[in-house]
Amino acid sequence: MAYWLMKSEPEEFSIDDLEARPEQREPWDGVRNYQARNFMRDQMKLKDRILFYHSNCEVPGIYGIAEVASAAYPDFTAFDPKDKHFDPKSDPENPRWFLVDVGFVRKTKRPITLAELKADPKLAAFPLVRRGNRLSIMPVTAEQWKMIMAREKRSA
DNA sequence: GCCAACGTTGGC
DNA sequence: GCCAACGTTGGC
Repeated sequence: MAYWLMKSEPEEFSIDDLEARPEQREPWDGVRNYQARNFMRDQMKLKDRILFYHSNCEVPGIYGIAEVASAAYPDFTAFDPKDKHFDPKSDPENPRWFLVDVGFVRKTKRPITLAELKADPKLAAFPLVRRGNRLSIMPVTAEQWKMIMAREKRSA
């Protein structure tokens, strides 16, 4: 099983929104970055674990755990001219963008903030804390996952 | 194929 | 709201 981190702006879609979905799952649509697409299309497997990260908000950090809930399939929002993520260069015959469904697992007991992740020297190699990082989906090593989960149990 | 201009991300 | 960092676009 592999581990990932996926960013979302909570104003757009938060871990609470995911929990509130009738089937507690949601297509991760709107990704328009090739590297992030490739992770979803080529590498993600059912049941892979996901750190659900809130970006562009008051306290950026990890707020929940999710899992990969489907195989990759074309991002249908790219085909809809009325959609915010419409891309005329993608069509059903030859889709450019792909996504997976993401399923709710649980909320973390507390937010594991970007600030504390940055302050942990053991996580210096974690792409999230590296300067200028803008990837919205990134791989997490088993070791990093363990360290982050251990952090959750401590007090902030 | 280079690279300047432009748009977006996302922390602060 | 600012702005640094970075990906993408398009002219040449």
